[in-house]
Amino acid sequence: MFHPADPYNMDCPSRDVLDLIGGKWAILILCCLQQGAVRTGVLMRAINGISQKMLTQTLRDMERDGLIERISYPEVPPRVEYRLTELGASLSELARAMEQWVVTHYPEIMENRERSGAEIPARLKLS
Amino acid sequence: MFHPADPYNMDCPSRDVLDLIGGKWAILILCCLQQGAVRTGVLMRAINGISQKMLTQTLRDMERDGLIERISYPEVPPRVEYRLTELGASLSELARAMEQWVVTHYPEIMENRERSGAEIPARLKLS
DNA sequence: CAGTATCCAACTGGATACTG
DNA sequence: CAGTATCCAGTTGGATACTG
Repeated sequence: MFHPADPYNMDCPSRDVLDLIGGKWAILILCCLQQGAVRTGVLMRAINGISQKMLTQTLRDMERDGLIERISYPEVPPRVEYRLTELGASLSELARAMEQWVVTHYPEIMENRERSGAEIPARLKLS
Repeated sequence: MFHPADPYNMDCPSRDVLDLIGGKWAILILCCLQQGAVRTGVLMRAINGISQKMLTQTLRDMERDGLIERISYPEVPPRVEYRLTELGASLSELARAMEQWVVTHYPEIMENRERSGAEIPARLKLS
């Protein structure tokens, strides 16, 4: 094991944690859940462009790491909600800050991109 | 265009920005550059597991977005340094906070993972 | 040393169909 | 409605070889 955690070392599991946070969806999900417990379908619709597969997968990953809690109501049709754990809530603060940073600085970044004249690779697909 | 930026909308370019930040390497690079201007080779060695291809690619992306500056000295052999711009420096604060969060909470997450008994998918490869 | 180009195996993630 | 399983096209990213 690594004491302390060393994200710069590829063999330290903390690198995985950074990867999860760095995933395409985790930050958005964390921000959504700041409102309280949210149903699967609501998340689906809130996060434009996420597929059911990726939503479920990311939720599973986050649940496994203890960032969120899955609450299943024994009803028909099924109703499932997700809620931040205390751990997830603390991370969601940073997620919100990230999101906020992007919203604030995005015009400046768009300007820089245009000035640079560089094509935006599909990897960072533009609209 | 989108006013204000809306990362929840897949067609808003701010989503791309989130993707860059969310990439596997940007956060680590931002943290490294907090020390000041750093040479390519130093970054290579500091960030264990990154390939030259990914390092260059990520640096280009960040340069294009105006997060870092490339400084090339007309010497032989070539010497190149990268330095945070003001914009990048502001983001690096959040990057450092993220990294710090991971370092702090990683034991708890590892515990959660074991308790869950779930296999860690290769996608979040475990050592 | 820094960077580019090419190749290609491995993985990602969307679409679809299906279950309880 | 929530979730799983399967398929597979497109992308990713490491390895290698090469240039200035």
